[in-house]
Amino acid sequence: MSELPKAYEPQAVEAKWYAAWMDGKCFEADPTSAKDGYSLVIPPPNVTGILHLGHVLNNALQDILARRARQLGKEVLWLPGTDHAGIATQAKVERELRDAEGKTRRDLGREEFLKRVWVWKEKHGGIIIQQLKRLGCSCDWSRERFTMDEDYSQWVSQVFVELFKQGLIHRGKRMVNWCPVSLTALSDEEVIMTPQRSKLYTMRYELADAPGEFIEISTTRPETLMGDSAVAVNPKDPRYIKHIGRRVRRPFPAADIPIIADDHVDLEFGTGALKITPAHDKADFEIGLRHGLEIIDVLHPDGRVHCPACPELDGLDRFVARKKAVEMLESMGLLIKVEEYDNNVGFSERAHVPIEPRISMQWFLKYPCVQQAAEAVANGDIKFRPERWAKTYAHWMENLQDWCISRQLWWGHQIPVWYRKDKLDELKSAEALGMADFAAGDIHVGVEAPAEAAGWVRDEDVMDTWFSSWLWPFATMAGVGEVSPTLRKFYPTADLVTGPDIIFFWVARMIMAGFQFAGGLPFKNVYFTTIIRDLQGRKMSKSLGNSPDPIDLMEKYGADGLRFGLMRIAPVGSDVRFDEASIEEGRNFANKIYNACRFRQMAEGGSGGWQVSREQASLPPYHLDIMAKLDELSADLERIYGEYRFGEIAQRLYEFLWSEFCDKFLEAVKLDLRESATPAARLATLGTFDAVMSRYLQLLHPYMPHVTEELSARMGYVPEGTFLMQQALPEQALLAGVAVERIELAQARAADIYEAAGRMRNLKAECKMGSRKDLRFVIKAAPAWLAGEVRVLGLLAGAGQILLEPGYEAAKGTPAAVTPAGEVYMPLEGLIDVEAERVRLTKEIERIGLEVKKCEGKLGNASFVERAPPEVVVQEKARLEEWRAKLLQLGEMLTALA
RNA sequence: GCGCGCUUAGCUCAGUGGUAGAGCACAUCCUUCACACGGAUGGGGUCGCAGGUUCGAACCCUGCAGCGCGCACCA
Repeated sequence: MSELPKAYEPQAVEAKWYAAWMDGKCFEADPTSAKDGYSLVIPPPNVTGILHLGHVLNNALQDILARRARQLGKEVLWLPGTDHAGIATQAKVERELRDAEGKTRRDLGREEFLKRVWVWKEKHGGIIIQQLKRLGCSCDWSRERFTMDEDYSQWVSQVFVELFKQGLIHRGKRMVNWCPVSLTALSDEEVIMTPQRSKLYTMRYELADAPGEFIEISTTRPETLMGDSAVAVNPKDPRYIKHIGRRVRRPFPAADIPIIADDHVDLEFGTGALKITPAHDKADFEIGLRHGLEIIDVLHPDGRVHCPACPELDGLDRFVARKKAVEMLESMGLLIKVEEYDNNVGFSERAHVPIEPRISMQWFLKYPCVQQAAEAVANGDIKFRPERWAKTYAHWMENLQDWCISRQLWWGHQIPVWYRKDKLDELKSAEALGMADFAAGDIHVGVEAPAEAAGWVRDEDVMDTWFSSWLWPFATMAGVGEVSPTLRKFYPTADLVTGPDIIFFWVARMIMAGFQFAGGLPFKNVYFTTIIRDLQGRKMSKSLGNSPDPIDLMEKYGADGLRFGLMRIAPVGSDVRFDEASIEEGRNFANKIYNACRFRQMAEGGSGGWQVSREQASLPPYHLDIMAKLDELSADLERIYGEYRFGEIAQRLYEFLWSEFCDKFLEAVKLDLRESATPAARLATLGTFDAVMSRYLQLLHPYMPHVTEELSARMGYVPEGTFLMQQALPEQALLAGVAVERIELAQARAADIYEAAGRMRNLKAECKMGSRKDLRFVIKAAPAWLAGEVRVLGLLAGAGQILLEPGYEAAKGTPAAVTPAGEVYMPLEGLIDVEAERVRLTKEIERIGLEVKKCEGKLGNASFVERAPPEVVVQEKARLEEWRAKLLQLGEMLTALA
């Protein structure tokens, strides 16, 4: 048996065991297994992604569930993979292309650019997978999927075609959220409303039929006024009733536009008159439709102004144009005022710039199976944890808008629609066309291209990434139309662990897709993780630089330390404030367990082989006590796992090992492990240690897989060639069959001893002799059973000697405590020179300008007379208090010794 | 505006009706043969505020305040 280092070194151990598990194919799921299936699918991280703490929390939780399920005898499939992340990945490769070669994707062309993305994906796409492995994730890597795998892509096309045939997908020109940087439409969910400090401009338009008379209008977007096709007022607004139906003069390009009445207009806001720009505002677009207004598009897709009739602005960026437009208004005398104004502006989730509402031709999906999906959560078939998210979900489901699924990108699943080329040429461009413009023979919607490929042109757009992600739970398990053994065994999945931020993006849509395409719900439980913030409460983000790299943390504290530390601070409901100190605690905890085992091995004296069987009837109370506590822990964990309270489980595991096993049990049995102990006592102690530790390591394993596997192997708790991770949890309690009364009696006595020892240490510390091991204690009125445990009590209390004297008469002032093990006294005769101590203290007090009065006789009544300035007294308050306490103690002793 | 959540020790958080808890930090002591990534002891909280229910409230109810989040937005 090799000498163990004093501190646990996780790095090599973790790598070793992960490799061993992989070699042993421990993570691979067997669909033909006779065991019950348990499955999870990973929320596929972006293929471009690198691991952040959110991933760590999320995947550690899944790993815990997977490992626990294996211990419960389930056949486990944790299915991993990555997401192609259309916008993010394309943007990354485009940036690289621009930086390295100064080219755009259009310079390369679609085919060549996509080749580059694939090359990039092969090169960098595996990073996050490697990082998950470093964390210890027990995914079945042999089944790793990618949302652009051949068979997965089949699913995406198939689903599009099917929904199209059902009439749920259609193409049309509508107001969408347009990202001027990514140059694509976005779904409503991809727009982040962000509070902005803006300016509210009030300007005036001249009435066409009454020169010199004006109507005042407030706007935040003067740069779009070229696109105004009306001014709207509320029909109930007395100020403007007289204007309704008249016309006003739009300043540039000059034109007369109507004043219309619409209920949408808020009387309270601004001047009560609203400029209507149907091409660049969602609400204005609606109003435009209601009144048949002209739609005047004055912006290029990239956000530059498009208005040849207004050369001063044409071609300017929208924000530059805003300033310019204001200057123009001012020079025309039409600008009334400019106010600071706080409002919310929609930002592109990926590109972080304000989106532009824009009318364009896009593909839209009317969601399927909405009713079923809503009910599944409402009636508990799918359980959300914490439950309150169900309300958020329900609210969204009730207010569903059509999903804009087309993206003007190249990286992604291309829309499986082809148009007849001659028809397209005839109509100039597909961009201008809606479904209605194509006769049935001119359009082909299918998984495969038209048989006669020549003469057809495919729709250039790709689908929203989430249009592939929503199929993840089943499209990863079987091909289109296939009922694979995996699907049969593992679908629906049991648990989904994900963040509440993608409840609409992903969770809700998966539920709908599950009903529509896989015959039912995709999972039974959804556990929503918390958001990890920094200590100031800010979200972790790259730009803030407040997001610690989990790999660095693992280098420093080990994967187990990181996992455990995070688990312990992750509350069920609210956000986590991340503190590296927690991770340090995780590492310290691993070290503590390691050292407990190290102690066991050292105590064994290298003799090898130990006796696990034990005669329970003759065991000391500490043994039965710790075993009972372990049994209690096992039972509690089973219950708490059922409640998905992962932080509490970590806390319970921590407390058991540290406070119960190490601080109490191990200290109490130390005597029995010494050379001087009887072989029987040694064997019994080793036996209890092993019985408890081997089970404990198993209970801890889902949280700290590596160190538990390492110690189980090192201690011989699992047969060579097998793994702790594959070992089923024992069905029987450790103390099964032992009479309850015996256990209770043992536990009561152990508790009494532990408490008495604590009181005795407390006495020592109060007398400033906390570290002395030679003190003599006298116990009066001790219970009869104490005699047998005096040695242990002495060890725990750090006593030199304990005398049981039923008739003991303590001198007055002797420190004493009432304990469950009797009245304990700590006689101080001969321990300190009381008089010398009194003189020393008095001198110290006088040195800072105070006089000790009434020192004679009872020093305990000593009081200070201030001769020093008050600020000195305040400064020295702490020391004075300490000395006062000492004098009090000395006074008691003096009296006692007299 | 609607909805949800949070507010307990210096910090991060447990605590769903019965004597306020943990870890960290702090103070004092201890390198004694598992562990200083450790041990011992200690100081520190009118549980956001105000009412109510109750024999009894950190906990249940109502209102208020502060913070955060989601949805919807008034240009």
